[in-house]
Amino acid sequence: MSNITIQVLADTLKISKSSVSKALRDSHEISKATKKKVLALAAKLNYSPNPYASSLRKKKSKTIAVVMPEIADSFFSLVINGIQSVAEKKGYHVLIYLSHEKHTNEKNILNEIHNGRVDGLLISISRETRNGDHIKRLQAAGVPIVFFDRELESVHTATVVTNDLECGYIATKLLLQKGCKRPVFFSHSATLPICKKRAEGFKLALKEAGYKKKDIRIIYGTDSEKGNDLLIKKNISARKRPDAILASVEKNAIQVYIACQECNIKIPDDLKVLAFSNIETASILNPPLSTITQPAFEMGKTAATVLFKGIEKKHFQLENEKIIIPSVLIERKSTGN
Amino acid sequence: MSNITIQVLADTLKISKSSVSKALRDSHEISKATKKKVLALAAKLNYSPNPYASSLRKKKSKTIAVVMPEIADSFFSLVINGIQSVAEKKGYHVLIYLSHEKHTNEKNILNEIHNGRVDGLLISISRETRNGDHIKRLQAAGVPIVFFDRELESVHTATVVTNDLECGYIATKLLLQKGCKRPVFFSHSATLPICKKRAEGFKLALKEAGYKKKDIRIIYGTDSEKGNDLLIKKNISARKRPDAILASVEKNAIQVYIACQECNIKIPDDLKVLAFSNIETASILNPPLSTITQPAFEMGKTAATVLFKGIEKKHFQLENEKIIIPSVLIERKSTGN
DNA sequence: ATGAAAGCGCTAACAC
DNA sequence: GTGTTAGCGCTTTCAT
Repeated sequence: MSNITIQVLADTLKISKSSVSKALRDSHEISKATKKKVLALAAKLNYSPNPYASSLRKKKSKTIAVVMPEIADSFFSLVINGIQSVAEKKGYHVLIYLSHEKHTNEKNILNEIHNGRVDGLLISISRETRNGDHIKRLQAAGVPIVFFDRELESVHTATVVTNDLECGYIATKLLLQKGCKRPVFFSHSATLPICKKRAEGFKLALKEAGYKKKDIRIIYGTDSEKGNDLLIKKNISARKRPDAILASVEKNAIQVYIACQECNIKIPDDLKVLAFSNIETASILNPPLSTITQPAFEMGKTAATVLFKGIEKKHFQLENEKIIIPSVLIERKSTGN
Repeated sequence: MSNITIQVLADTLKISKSSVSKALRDSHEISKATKKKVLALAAKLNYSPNPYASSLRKKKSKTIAVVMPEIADSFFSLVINGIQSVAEKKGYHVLIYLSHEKHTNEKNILNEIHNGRVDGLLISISRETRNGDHIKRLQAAGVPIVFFDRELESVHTATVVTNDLECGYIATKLLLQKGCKRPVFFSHSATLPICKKRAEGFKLALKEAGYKKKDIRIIYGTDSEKGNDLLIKKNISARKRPDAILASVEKNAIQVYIACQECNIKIPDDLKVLAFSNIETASILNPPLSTITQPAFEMGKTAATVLFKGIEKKHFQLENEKIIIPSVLIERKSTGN
């Protein structure tokens, strides 16, 4: 750590600390000459202000936190790109935390940042999270919060999501139109709003098509990969097996493909597959995967932009910001011709 | 931000600030009774110490920075998982910065963190970076640094890499063994050590097989996606087109697949493809992609572990740590049967 | 076992 | 236009 401080600059220039401080921030109450001297010396000595001293004094950290379930996932890594693109412009630093889909992890993380460490929080909740007390506590401490993708409806603040219900609906319509009779929805979680909404769209389309409640099938994924693999295999090779799967998250789609490969089930002939996914390789999979592609980068960018409004403008009402950015359905071979 | 401080605790308990501070850190010079009182009140008021006040005083930020070229890439996102897994255990926070493969970005980022913001740095350099002055400056300021994957040989510090040369060699041997006559190496960069080493392995295998220098072909990728696509298409459809491509990074492999699809070139019959990649969908691509899979998670974990040794032990010699974790070649259909 | 006091590096209010 | 001073919240001697 550089040990050259404002005091050092002041001493060598034989002026006061505060003049140096003001000069560095280009205050209008400092003469051109002094500013020049100060800036020159600062550059020469490679001076850089101690951010924590400044944070302590100004009660501003110039840092935001991003809390998400995981990072090895196209959607989330693209979101980070979006977030970084605006944080960088604002001169903010980005702390990243992963909940690994665990509610307790998420709680512990939030407990670590409600003490001034960050000026704001972007969060996509874990699949387990149903209770929002940990988030409300942070909010009560005055930290602006924006949900992206996975919100918690009981916490009133800004959200940036996509049109999940509608996409569940049009996705299912596509499957029906392709001649599927027994589609299932593979849900990542029974409680996550995104999954519930996608499921609602799924149900709606089937109801409209005359399906009875008992014939509308939803499978809920487990939290172990192994468990999921087994669950999928069991389902796709059952006697009354589905002829289409709508996967609620990217990872599930990959699992389905692998399971089909192992069980020797042909996509799309035996099983049509459609997935909510941002996976880069969708078009070169075997067969190319039809996807509902979320505007991941855009969502990250928008969420960050809204957050900064909340950070900068004291009386900006975050809870009124409910932004929906639509996804797009891209038809490829996995849903047939 | 919570406005309850040590002073508040002290006042309500009618004891001194310093006793509270000591009690909170379980100092042996505080009585059991006092500790209990303090802890109870702290819990009740949901007290959490201001990290920046503490950082300022202790000159320790409990934060590390990770600087990498990009994040929407399986390798890098898995590395982050590895890093986070150890940072979390150590109670450290992780700031993430992306250079987007630009040397100037990287320089600007490092300039932002040489002032005590972080206790250590994990970095994988941008494809453009050749000069390490920005890194040396940080090092001179006393910040422990560990390179992962992409090192800069002119900077003497710990590195965690994989066996790139060897992998380039065995990858090429495989292609030759599969009957390829005109393999090319598609390099992400002419200067990155990882690419240079992979290229060396490639050259070595070809030399051993009797190839003359002029018949050893290496293509250097451009920094625009469009440019790369064009370059690939031009190459794979040229008159003297290659019969195998060894792609130096994941992104290039995907580009090759897409180009082949568009140019109607059949993998592996017309062109065999082998890639340095951690892509999750390798086995379900069309055709399944043979890969040299890097130990990404392990590399992140190891790099972080080494970094913490450097942070914790004052006289730990980082520059002596040169760790090589081997990759594995996984043969799939893209290299033939 | 507890407390008083100094100070980490910076900013901001208030002199001059 | 420049300087003095207090203090952000915490830790750490050093007294008591």
